[in-house]
Amino acid sequence: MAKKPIPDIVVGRLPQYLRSVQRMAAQGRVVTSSQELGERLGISAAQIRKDLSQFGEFGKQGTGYQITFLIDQIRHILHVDKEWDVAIVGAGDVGSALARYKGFHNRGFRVAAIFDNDPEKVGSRVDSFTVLDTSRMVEEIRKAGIRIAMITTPAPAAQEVANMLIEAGVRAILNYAPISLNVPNNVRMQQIDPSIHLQRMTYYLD
Amino acid sequence: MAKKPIPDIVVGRLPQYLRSVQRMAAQGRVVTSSQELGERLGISAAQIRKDLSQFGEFGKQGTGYQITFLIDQIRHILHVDKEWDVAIVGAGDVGSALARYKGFHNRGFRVAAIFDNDPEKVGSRVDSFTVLDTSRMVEEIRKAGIRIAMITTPAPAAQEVANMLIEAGVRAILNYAPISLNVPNNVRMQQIDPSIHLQRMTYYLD
DNA sequence: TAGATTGTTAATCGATTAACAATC
DNA sequence: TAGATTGTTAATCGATTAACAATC
Repeated sequence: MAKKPIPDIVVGRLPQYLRSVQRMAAQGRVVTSSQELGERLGISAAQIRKDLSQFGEFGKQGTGYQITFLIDQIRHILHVDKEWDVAIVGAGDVGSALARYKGFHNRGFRVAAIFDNDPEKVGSRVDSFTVLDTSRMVEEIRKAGIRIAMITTPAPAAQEVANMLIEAGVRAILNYAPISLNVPNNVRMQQIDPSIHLQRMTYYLD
Repeated sequence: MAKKPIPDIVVGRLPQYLRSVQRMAAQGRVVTSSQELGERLGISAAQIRKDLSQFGEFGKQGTGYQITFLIDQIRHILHVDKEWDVAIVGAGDVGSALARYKGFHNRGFRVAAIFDNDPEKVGSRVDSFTVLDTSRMVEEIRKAGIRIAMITTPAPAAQEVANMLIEAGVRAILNYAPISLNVPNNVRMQQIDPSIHLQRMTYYLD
């Protein structure tokens, strides 16, 4: 009898919980409660308790949750108690900004390589990285054992890039190209398209 | 008797539908079906029909949906049948990449101004924009009637910036700072944090 | 007409909330 | 002990899917 899988919507909230308690820790806080976390995140306290209880008993009645302990537990659950190498494909403005981004530090990720197919860009420097040619991408990613990639190419190239990445062994793709990618079931994909996020909000504006 | 409001989760799918049919239109396609759209987006055909039918009868039995007509309808529903001015706060790598981003074109948005509080950056150029001082932000945004902003400041500054934006009349915020913002009910907020998106996927990686 | 596909209803499935005993 | 807060159950709420009459 297999254990019931955790709903993806619950998995999706864990990174928010983690970010919030890490922020509390940075401010020297020691314990928190489902109520406090809920207020910070706009989520009900009951939901937070239920989500966390799917993975274990992390709190104490009457007291709440020990922040450092909760951080360790969530990092472990999300597999970010290690640093993952991440490849960036596309050395334009967005790819370069991601290569320089300081926000991956302590969150479980490290940019490992950046690729582009433009001969003008290949060999140039972005932050501490030398831009590599996309023609070598499958080989390099496979050799380095990279499992995570971010696509920042123009939309028309994105699907082919995704196919190459998957062939190379990548199993999680964060797609900044404004196009819906098709990936097999054993590959995770998330999309970031600022226009889509904005359009979701303009519905509510007059 | 008030009409039932559209669930936000339905609103959230409309921009995806729009992007997909706009892509089809760019390829010269004339009609599509809920089935085809569903396959492209990984959403069931029944769901797409149900979502669209909340707003009107946009299709024809036996035929499907006229692409140009569907585009017009969704653009109208989402209020992107006009161009919204958008302010950017934070002229770092991410803010600059957004200022230069070509992907807002034809999606309903136009960057109108970029602000920073760093004297080194104020007055400098980013794309065709001159970076303005944050101290003038409330005044400038109010004067220009800007209703939408993107925050790309460091996390510690983001909440205060959000408060200022709201005071200035902004009602939709796309937040790139890695911190959970609290905004009143009459303000929409969306968060983009690449680490959070990545962490949501590493759960599934070994 | 025959085939295809919509819009919609009812059934199913899943997620959220309320409530409270347990217990720190 | 008294007060606070968890973990969990049952109830509620909401979203998705299946199915099909309507109709192009």
